[in-house]
Amino acid sequence: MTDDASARAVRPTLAAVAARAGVSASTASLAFSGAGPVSVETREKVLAAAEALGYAGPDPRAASLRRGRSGVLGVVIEDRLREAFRDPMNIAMLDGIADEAGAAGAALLLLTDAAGGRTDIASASMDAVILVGCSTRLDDSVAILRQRGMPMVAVEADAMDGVLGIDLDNRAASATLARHLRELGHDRVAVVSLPLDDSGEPGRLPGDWRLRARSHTARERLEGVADVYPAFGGRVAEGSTIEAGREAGMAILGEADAPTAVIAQSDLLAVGVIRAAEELGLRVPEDVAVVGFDGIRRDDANGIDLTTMVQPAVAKGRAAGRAAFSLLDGDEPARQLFTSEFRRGATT
Amino acid sequence: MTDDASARAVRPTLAAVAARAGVSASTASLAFSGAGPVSVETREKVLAAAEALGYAGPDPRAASLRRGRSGVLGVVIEDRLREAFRDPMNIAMLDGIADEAGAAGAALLLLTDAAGGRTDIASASMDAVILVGCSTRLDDSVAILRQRGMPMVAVEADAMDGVLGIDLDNRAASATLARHLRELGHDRVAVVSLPLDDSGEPGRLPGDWRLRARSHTARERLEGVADVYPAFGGRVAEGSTIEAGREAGMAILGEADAPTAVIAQSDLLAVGVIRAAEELGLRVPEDVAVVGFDGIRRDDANGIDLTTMVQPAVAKGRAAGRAAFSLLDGDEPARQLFTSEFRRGATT
DNA sequence: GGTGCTTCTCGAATCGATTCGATCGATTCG
DNA sequence: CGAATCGATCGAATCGATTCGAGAAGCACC
Repeated sequence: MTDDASARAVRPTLAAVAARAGVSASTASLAFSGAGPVSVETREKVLAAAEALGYAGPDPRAASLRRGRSGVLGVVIEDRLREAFRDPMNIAMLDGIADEAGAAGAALLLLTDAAGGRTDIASASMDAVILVGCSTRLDDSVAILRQRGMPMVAVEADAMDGVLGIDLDNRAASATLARHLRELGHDRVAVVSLPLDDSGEPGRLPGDWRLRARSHTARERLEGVADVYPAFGGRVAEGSTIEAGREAGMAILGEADAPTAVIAQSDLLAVGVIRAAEELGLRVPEDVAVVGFDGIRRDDANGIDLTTMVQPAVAKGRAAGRAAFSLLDGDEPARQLFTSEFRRGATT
Repeated sequence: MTDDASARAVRPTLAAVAARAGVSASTASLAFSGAGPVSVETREKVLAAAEALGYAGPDPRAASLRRGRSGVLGVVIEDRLREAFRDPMNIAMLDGIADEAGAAGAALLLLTDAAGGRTDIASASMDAVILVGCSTRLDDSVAILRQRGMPMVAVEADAMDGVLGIDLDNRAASATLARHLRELGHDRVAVVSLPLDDSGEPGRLPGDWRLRARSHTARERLEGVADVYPAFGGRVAEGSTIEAGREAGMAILGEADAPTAVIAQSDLLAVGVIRAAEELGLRVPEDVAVVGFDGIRRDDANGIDLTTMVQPAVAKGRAAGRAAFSLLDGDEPARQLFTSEFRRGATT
C-alpha cells in the first residue's frame, strides 16, 4: 500500500483539499465547521475533494491554536489510578464528569498528581481543570495551573483562591451518623479514618488530627464526629479499601476496651471493619455497630446492607463538569454544596 | 485583583518574554526547551523575564502544532466509564498504560466509544491511540482513526489491518480451566459469558454464538471451553459484574438439570454465581464447582478463594503503552501475546 | 434603473511557538 | 597568521487551521 504509507507520511491539509475543490481555504474551512453560509454545492465539492484525498478533517492542533480552545477537560487525580479507581465513588464521580464533558463535546484528560513528573500539569493543553479533592497535595498543582490562567474546579477541597468549590456536607453528614449511634446508646465509638495525608501510613488516629489532617474530606468527617462525640479514638487507614478497613478493624476491635460502635469514613472501610469483626467472632450489630459513608451499591459492598450516608457522587461529578464549562464561558458559577442522605441499614 | 484578571485576559507570549529579556524569540524558545546551546546568563535573563511577566511556559497548543506532537495518548474505552471501571482488570490495565505514559511524559486522554457523539475520536488531538478490546464496536472508531493516520494499538481485539495487537491467551486459558473441570469428573458444565455484543441483553447463550459473538474476548473464551467440552449451554451476562453473575447463576442453577460446574468468564461473574449458589442452598464446590477468569485480588472477590486463570493485566497495559510509543517512534513493534496462569482455589 | 438587501466567497491576518540556516565573535589548530 | 571550528544568537519560514472585513453576485422593491 504505497498509498497508505504516503497518506500517513504527508497528511493532506485543508489547503490541499481547498485547492482540489477549486475554492479558497477559508471557504473550505467554513464547509467543515459549518460556521457561516456555504452553498450546498460548494460544500459537496469540498467534501468530495476531502474524500478523494483522504482528508480526515481539520488538524485539531492547528484548530485549537487558532481557536484558543482545545476541547479538553483535565481531571487531576491521585497518584495511582488503581488506587483512585478502587473507590466506586471516584468512578461514579468521574462518570458524572464524563457525562457533562461528552455533552459539551469535550474529551477527558487524566492527569495524575504525581510528585515528580508534574510535567503534564504544566504543559498539557486543556481548557479547564477539575481537581479531585481526595488528592491531598493539590497546592503545587493549583499554583502551576493558576499561573497558566486555567479555570479550576475542585471537588471536596479546602477553599482556594480562584478555585471553584464543589462540596459535600461531610461534616454534617458525619454528625448525623454519630448522632444516630448516640441515640442507639453507644458511648464509646472509634473512627476508621481515610488517610490524613499522602504519606499513606496507617496507624493510630493522632490526637492532634485537626492540625495533621491535610485531606479535606477526612478532616471534615472527623469534625462531624467530634461535634457529637467530643472525644474518640480510632485508626487511620491506608486507603479507601476493604483490606485497609479490615486491618484497622482488627486493630480497633482486637483491643481490650474495644468500642461498641465504629464509624468508618467510607463504605469500603466499613465492609473491611465488618469482616474484621467476623474474624474476631463479633456479631454486627449486636456486639459492635458499624456505619460507613458514601452509599455504594450493595453489589460493591459484598451484599452487606450498611447504615451509611448516601452521597450523590454522580451528581457531584456532573456539577463539577458543568461548573468547569461555565467558567470557560466566562460565567461566574456559584460554589455548590451537595448533601448526603441517611440510610439505615442492618449494621446498627 | 486587577492583575489577576488581566493576566487571565492576555496571557503573555514567548515573544513578550523575549522582548523583555532583550533576546530574540528563538533564543527564548531555546532557553525553555533546552534544545540547543544557550549561555547560562541568557537563560537566566529569560527565566527572570518570564517570572516577572507571569509567563507559565510555552503554550502547548502552539508547541504541538509546530512540533506535530501533542504528548497525548488516547485510550478508547466502553461507553460508560462506570461500567468499564467496574471491572478491576480494566483499571489495572489502565494503570499499566498510565505508568508508561507517565514515563514518556504523556498524558492520557479518555475517549468513550459512544455511538452518537464520536466527535472526540475524530477530532481530539493525540499522538497515538490504545483501543481497549472489551469495547465491542471498534470498527467505526478504527476506520476514523486510520483515516487520521493515527498509530493504533488494540488490546484483546480481533486482528485489524494497521492495528497492533496485544493479546491474551484467552482460548488456551479457558481450555485449561475446562480441562481442570473435566479431570475432576464434571461432564455437564455451563458457561456464564461476558456480553457477546454491545446490546447488553442478558439471556440464554445462543447455540450459534460463534456467529453472534462480536466481542473478541468472550468468543475466544467460549472457543476454549468448546475445545474441551464440544457441547455446553449457559447464559450471557449483562456485564462483568457480581450482580450480573448472580442473575446468570440463578438462571443456570435454578433449572432442573443444573450443571455440576460453571465456567464464568470473569472473576466478578464467578463471585456472582457463587452468591447465587449460596442463595439456592448449594454448596461450592461440593454441589457445584465454579471457576472464574482474571485473577482479581481476593479483596475484590469478597474474600473468596477462586479457582481461576490469573492474567497479567498491568503488564498488558504496560505493553500496550510501550507499543504505542514505539509505533510513534516509527518502529515496528511485534504483536504480543500474554499468557495467564492457572490458580487453583477453593471453588473446585 | 437605482438602491438596499442577502448570500456566498475570498484574501489576508492571526494564533504562539519551533527550527533551519545564517551570522558573528572567539577560540583553536596547523 | 590564516583557516577551521565552535558556541551563541538571530531572522525568517513554518506548522494548519480560523476569522474578519470586504467584495461580488443575485434579487426584490419602489
